[in-house]
Formats: sequence, structure tokens, C-alpha cells
Amino acid sequence: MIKIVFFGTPDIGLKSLEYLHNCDTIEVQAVVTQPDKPAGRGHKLQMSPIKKFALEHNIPVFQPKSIRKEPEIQEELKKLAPDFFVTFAFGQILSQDVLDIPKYETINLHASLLPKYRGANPIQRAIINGDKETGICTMITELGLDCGDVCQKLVIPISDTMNCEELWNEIAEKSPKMIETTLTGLKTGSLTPQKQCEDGLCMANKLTKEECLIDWTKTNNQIHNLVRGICRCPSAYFMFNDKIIKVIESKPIDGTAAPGVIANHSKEGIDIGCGEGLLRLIKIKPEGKGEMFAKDWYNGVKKG
RNA sequence: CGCGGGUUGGAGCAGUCUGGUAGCUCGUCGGGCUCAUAACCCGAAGGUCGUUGGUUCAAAUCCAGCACCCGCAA
Repeated sequence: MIKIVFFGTPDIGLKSLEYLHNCDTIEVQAVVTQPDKPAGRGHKLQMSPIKKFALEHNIPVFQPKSIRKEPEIQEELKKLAPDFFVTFAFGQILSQDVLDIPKYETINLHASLLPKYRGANPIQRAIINGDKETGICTMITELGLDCGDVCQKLVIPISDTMNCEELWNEIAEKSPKMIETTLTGLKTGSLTPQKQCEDGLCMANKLTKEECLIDWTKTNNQIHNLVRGICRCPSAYFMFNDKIIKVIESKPIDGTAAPGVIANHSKEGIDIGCGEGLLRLIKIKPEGKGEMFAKDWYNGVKKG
């Protein structure tokens, strides 16, 4: 039996937590997640998906504001005498004191092919940059940002039409098994972590609002990659009559028109000029409205 | 009590300020034109205007409550 404590916050780690919890050879002793925060409309207090799952399955939950600065919680974790810590999108930086607690290691799952895309938004960055493949890695957590030795690596191809939602789901899907085999491998010693080579090292910086605003002078492929890279979270957008219009789904097509100008409209959608080629908007989400087909939106707006 | 937008035939919207016949662009169905069409022409069906109450001779429209959806901000 391998005893672990799971550190995570958003739902990308949910499947992994569930899998580990149901695994016969693994015991999830506790869960550490971000504190409930006033969030969303009306500033209601909200708990993380990970906490919700833990509560429903009677797993003890710890919610430090900052794990580094709360020795009481560190003591509690020590008492559990865990073999491993598993972190997956936890959202806080650990300290050496914390890393020293588990008997073996702290392992982290990172959604890129390290050393590429260390940092906050590896999934989105891979698509935005038009990469043909990305992947997931399990690694030994060290003090730096995603710089520890890599245990296992899995390549996931990215198709031209794949969006971050699909990739996100695939990663959430494939992570649980990988965490399990890494844990078992490390415990039995059959797995030897490899140092990250520094070739191809790059950071996946947090997305800024400015990056999400569509620049129609870029090529249709660049914009398309942005759209599918951040669809629904937080979405590429443009302004129309002082309203934010988010683009959910698009498709690059041939043609020429002035950047930002609607060149054609059809059953398929509306075609907008780019620095190179046209971008067909298929699904959009205007401010204050729900998601809709671009052709429908055009229907209501074209009179004015 | 964080700020703001929204709910009108199947879809997207206008109409609300200034109360008085349910409107537009599509879609659907039928007919026509055409070698043909996603194009064009003619016609039809389809709406308790989110919900509850109030004001009024009269409410989609004014007032109050409730529900649901969404953007920002965190």
C-alpha cells in the first residue's frame, strides 16, 4: 500500500484524485487544496472541485492560505507519515520543509513535454504556438519552477482543429494512470528519474488579457491557434459596438479582405479578413449572451 | 449586499424611455422560376412577450417581488 497526500485545486486533477482514491494499492490519506474564496458573480464563497470530491468521500481536507507558512498543517501532514506527495495544479509553491515530509518524494504532474512550457499555462501555450504535439510528464518536485527530474513522459498529438478543451480532457483522462505507474516505479526503484536537458527550454507564461484580444493583422492560422488555444477559458475576443465578442470556434479559409472586416457570411459562419487569408467564425459568445452560431448573431446585428 | 447586460414564434434581434393592431433578418413547410442551386420570386404555419402580483378603460411597454442565463471583477 502506497500512502499519499494529494495537492490540487481545479478540476483537471479530479479524475486523477478519483482514480488514486479507488486504487487498491494506493491510499489517499488527505487532500490539500486552496482555501474557499469569494468568487464568481455576487462574490459567493466557493470551494475547489478537489475539496468537494474529498468531502464527498470522507477524505480529510487541509486548506492552507500558504502551506509554506503554516507549520501546524505541516505537522498534521507529518503525522500521516505519507510515502509520497502528489501535486497536480495545486496553485501554491511548496517549500523544502514541505518537500521533506514524505518518506520518498513529492511528484508533480505537468501538462507539457518538459523542459518545454514550464509554468502556468502549458496546455494553452502549446496550441497557441501551433505545436503538432505536446504531452504530460511526471516529475520529482524541486524548489524551482517545474525543473525537477522527469520520471515519465507521454506524447499527445495535437490536430489542426483540436481546441484546449479537448486537449484538457485528454490530459485529465491520461494523467491518473501515469501518476500511478510513477508512484509504483519510484517505490520499487524500477524507475529512474532523468535530468531535464536544457534544450528547448521555454516558459508558458500566464495569459494576459491583451493576448486574448484578437489582432486581425496576424495571419488566419495564428488567430485560429489563439482561438482554439483558449476557447471558453478565457476565450479570444474582439470588440464590436463596444461589446466583447468571444470567439469559441473558428476555421482558417482562403481569401482576401481588409483585416477585421466581414468579407462574407453564409450558413457556415462569417468570414473576417486577416493579415493573411480569412478566418471563418463559427461559434461565438457575445457579451451578456450565451454561446451561439456566428451566422445567427450576424442575423440579428446586420440591420444596424 | 462587488459592478453590469439579458429573458419577445424553432434561431438571432427590434419594439420598452413617450402604454393603444406582434415587427425584422433567418429557419421550417408549400408553390414558382431555373439545366441546376446554398441564388431569386410568391405564399403559409408558428408567440399565454421568463414568472407572480400591482397601477390603468387598456401593459411586451410603467411599479414591486421571484426565477433562470451571461459579461466584468476577484
